[in-house]
Amino acid sequence: MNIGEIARRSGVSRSTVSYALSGKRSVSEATRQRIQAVIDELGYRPNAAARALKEGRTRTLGLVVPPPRRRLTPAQLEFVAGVVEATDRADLDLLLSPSGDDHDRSFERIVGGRRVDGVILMEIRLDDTRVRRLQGLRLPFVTIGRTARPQGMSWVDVDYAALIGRCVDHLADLGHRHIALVNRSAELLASGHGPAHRAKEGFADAVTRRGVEGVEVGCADDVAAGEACVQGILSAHPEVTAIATINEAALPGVQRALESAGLDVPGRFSIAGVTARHRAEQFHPQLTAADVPAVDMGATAVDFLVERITEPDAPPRRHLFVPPISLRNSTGPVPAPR
Amino acid sequence: MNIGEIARRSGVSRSTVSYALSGKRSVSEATRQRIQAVIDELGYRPNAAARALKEGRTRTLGLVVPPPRRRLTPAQLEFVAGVVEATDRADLDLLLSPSGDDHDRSFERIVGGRRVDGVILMEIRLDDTRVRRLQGLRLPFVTIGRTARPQGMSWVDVDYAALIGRCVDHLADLGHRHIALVNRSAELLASGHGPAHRAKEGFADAVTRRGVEGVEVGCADDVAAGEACVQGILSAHPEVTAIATINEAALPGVQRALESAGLDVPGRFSIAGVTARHRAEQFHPQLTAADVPAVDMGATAVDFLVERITEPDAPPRRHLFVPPISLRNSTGPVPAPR
DNA sequence: GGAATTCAGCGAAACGATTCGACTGATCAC
DNA sequence: GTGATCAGTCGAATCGTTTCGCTGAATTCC
Repeated sequence: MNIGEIARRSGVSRSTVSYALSGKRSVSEATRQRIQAVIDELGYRPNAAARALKEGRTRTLGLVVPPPRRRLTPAQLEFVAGVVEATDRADLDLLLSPSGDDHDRSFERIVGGRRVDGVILMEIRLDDTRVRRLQGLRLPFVTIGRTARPQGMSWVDVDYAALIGRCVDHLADLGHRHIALVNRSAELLASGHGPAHRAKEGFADAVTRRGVEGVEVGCADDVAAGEACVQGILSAHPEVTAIATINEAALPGVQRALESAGLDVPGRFSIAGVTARHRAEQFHPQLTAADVPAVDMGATAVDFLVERITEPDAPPRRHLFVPPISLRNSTGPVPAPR
Repeated sequence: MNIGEIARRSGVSRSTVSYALSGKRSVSEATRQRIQAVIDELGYRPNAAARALKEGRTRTLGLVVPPPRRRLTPAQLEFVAGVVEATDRADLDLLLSPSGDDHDRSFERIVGGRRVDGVILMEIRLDDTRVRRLQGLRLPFVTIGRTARPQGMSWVDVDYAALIGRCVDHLADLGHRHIALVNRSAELLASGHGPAHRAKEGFADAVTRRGVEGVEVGCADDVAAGEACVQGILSAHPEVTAIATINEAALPGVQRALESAGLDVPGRFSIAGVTARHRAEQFHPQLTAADVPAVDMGATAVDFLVERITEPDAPPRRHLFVPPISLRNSTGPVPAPR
């Protein structure tokens, strides 16, 4: 069921069939219809591999996701969803590559075998070997998050520093003088995870700027860690009355720890964060948070990537998302001391 | 950077390079090493499109996921993760196709253009047009869930009927005489969603078998619906003391409704369900539930699919998962009436 | 020592599309 | 009437692999 078969059955040459399909040269209406009829009858679709070989492009995008073994955060999930949808809208296909920091088999298959026209890289490190590999191959790519020196590359990112700063501002405005940052894990921080680093910096800046006391603690990405982490804060720093966090996965644990400590939110304790809207609304009470626009980010990443593919010489595109903080019910004035 | 370049630089023919790489014919150790050196130096990888064209297979699997717009359930997410990992382990690539019940552009691109060697179909309907399309194309596929007449096809599924039955048994054993089933939405049921149908049947069977009162309600896949649904049950059927559910997405809402009704779990109300372990542990108190082994199911689906691809004439494979109910803290004896 | 076998390697033919140059009539301008 | 233009079509080359058949040379067998 190849183009030759169609050509034979409609009594024309292969090239005519191709032109009828692509419209790149004129074909008389009569033969066009004849060809189309045969195609419809046989249900013919051009073979993607043959087309890719000849055209030198695959009409496929690659999405490099963190190995799903350790669960993705809600924002990452939404980001993937945004990429999937936007890729589909652009009439492109999407190849998934689960791969960690160092480029492994899957990454190499996709990228070395030129199975994709471009790549979206999630969970980037400040210094990332995969980025260098892609640059070496001159394969278009877009990162979600920035490396330490993002000049000359296309990326989308969330301004964690600014957002954590705003959380601190908001809490300080409410009178809180002792604020804890529940960051992501110390390991991630050590491995050069951008958001963890920038949250840390943004927190430190805001805390000095507002003249309040800040304590930063690392916390693994699961509810048990969140619970333990908050218990630690409450016992080691009983003066703390508010938490700011970027650790989405820990949130249910944070909630549980506050509950079992008998700390009413927002009556006796406040919490603000940066997370996917969905997660914020699932918190109890609903979480005052900067809602990371992950779906939009995914769509934007696809747009940028398509642009880099079609116009490799255009200047790189970048976008730093700074979503507003949505006031919900998890923050309130500092409680009167008793 | 193609095979010809490698051949030239190592002073052999293209075919020799190919044989050196594949090992399908013997190549002298000396030239093999010479070739390998050149390959390593230039970082050559065979072009996937050319190879696919010649070999007639793409070394790629397709995964048809529900459109991510409406959020996937935790079990679905885990299933995707299992498929991603297993595909990677099998040294295959994975193409994602978001597509609803009727086969749309994306599905047609992947399947019609022969971009994949086989397909895994999620969220199957009892009567599914995509299944017929795949059968027509004679493209190997595996479904997650069964159609109404699954004879002759490969599939993996969870035995929702049996599991809901066991939930009812467990609750009846504890003395509950009035049990509600929180099913998935009426729309899904109407559209021929297998799990919804089978949960309904299993519930009806178990309820008559145990001689208890059962009320079944449909509920959309979100927390607001879950909350509303439980409120509805509590007011319309105040005699109900326990809930069984397969609706993962509604769980946080169920929890919230119970909380605000002042019903202590498991002291005054019991709840048991079928859901991903992760979700069960996030419930408060932790949920007594049959943990759907979604990661295993994903891996199994990939195994089955690979088998269908490599041995098209072997009999189809199928596996019905019936995970045990994990006793946690959300079920207890029926409260004394007051 | 000649015949049979094995080993290494080469050349050419696919795979299924796209695209370029060339050809054929028709139409048009003058 | 002649030359130019143009729409419509065809044949052949090409993309980068894999694989089949063949050929010398080296080795083995009686």
